[in-house]
Amino acid sequence: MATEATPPPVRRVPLSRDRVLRTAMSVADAGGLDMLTMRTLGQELGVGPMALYRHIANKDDLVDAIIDLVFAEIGLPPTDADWMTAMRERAISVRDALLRHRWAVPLMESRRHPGPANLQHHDAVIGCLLGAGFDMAMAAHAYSVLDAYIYGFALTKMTLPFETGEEVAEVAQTMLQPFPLNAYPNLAAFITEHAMKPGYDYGDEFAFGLDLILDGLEERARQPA
Amino acid sequence: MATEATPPPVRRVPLSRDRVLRTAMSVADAGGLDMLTMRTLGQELGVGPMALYRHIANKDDLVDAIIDLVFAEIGLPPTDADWMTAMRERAISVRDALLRHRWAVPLMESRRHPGPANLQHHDAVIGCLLGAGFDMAMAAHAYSVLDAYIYGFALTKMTLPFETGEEVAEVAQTMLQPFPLNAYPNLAAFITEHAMKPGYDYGDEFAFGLDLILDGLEERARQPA
DNA sequence: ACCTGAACACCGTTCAAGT
DNA sequence: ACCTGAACACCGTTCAAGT
Repeated sequence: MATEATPPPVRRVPLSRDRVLRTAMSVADAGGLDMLTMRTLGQELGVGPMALYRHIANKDDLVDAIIDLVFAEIGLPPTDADWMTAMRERAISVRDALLRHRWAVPLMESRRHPGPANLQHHDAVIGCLLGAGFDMAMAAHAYSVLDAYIYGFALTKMTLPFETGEEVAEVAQTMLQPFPLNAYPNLAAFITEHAMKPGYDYGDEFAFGLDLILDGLEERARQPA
Repeated sequence: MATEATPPPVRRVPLSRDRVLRTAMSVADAGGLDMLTMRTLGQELGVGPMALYRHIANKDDLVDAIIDLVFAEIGLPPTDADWMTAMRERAISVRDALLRHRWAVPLMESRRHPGPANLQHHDAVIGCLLGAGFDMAMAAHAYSVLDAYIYGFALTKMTLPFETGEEVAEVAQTMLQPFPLNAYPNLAAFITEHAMKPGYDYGDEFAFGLDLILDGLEERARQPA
């Protein structure tokens, strides 16, 4: 074997907090939060699990940090549009980010140490509503109902054991098999007449609820308390 | 010491699936899902972790079963009321059950093997909407927006790192401390002028969004598609 | 029939050690 | 300065063994 002047620099890209965080995010995207362990993350980066502790304090700090990466992907509400357009665009941007990073849904509003992207996002949404003439109580109402709907929709979409009409047919079969035929007639009708239809996608329901809520907010914002 | 004719029957209440499930639920209620391990559950019941496998197939089967216990606590929509009253009462009953069993929120709609209480609940809700004259597509819209809102609200309430106005003050302090003063002016105003007020409780927001959604559904149900 | 003990392949994290 | 190996106190689950 020829003697090398320098050792092969194959894996010698040095670790950095940024590289740790981006790799952690992609591991969670691919396999869910359960797959994101210090051991698998180290493996993905070509180091032992303990090497990570030079760049993050502990796993909670890691989660704090990658949640802020998700917030950073969400577009702030545009300032050159009416509040309804701005809130609709923001809602769609949040939903899209949550569907790209499903593991993040239950964690987004849970942080005791929110990052700057998180805080800036909340600040911009409140600013948009106040700027449109909402008083503080009405802004709180609006933010609450919008985010509850967006997070709940993302949670349901992410946890439902089916997505398309074909998958519904498959899953419904095994779900109803242990029970007497027609024990749940309304549910059966819902499945066969609606959810099993070829074009069915639960995700399509998002727009209906979003517009309903935006319309309701406009009505209520026009009336004084 | 006196010799006993029979050994002390202190811990000899025999295990049963029902006792395992109810104890599992109370362990999760007290300490969250992370606290519910085969080892802690066994300890609570006075047996080793392996004794549980005689009554449940594995941990997923255990979770399936206790989720159905949560569904069993939810009142079905009353059949002697108009749909709006029935759906409002059902929504409040779901919310109450989820706040009693916070660990259950992300799991309610995730089961590949739903139990009878789960299926009966879905059947009754769809039946209520169809009975009120909703067509199938409109019933799907209504169910989607209502449950997304209820689950999202419960998720947010359960994960928010504060509840009362006093807790907000405490948490906001540590949240904003790392950042320049007044970096987030709208958020700061929201906190000081609204969330830190003595009577504040995020949970009070539930009714506003629920009524907004029910009103919007009534409007849309009256118009033909 | 019902429960146990030891074992296996995993966790997050600490601590002393290597280069 | 940066990374590692061994260890500790945990997981869910299997399997052979005890009564």
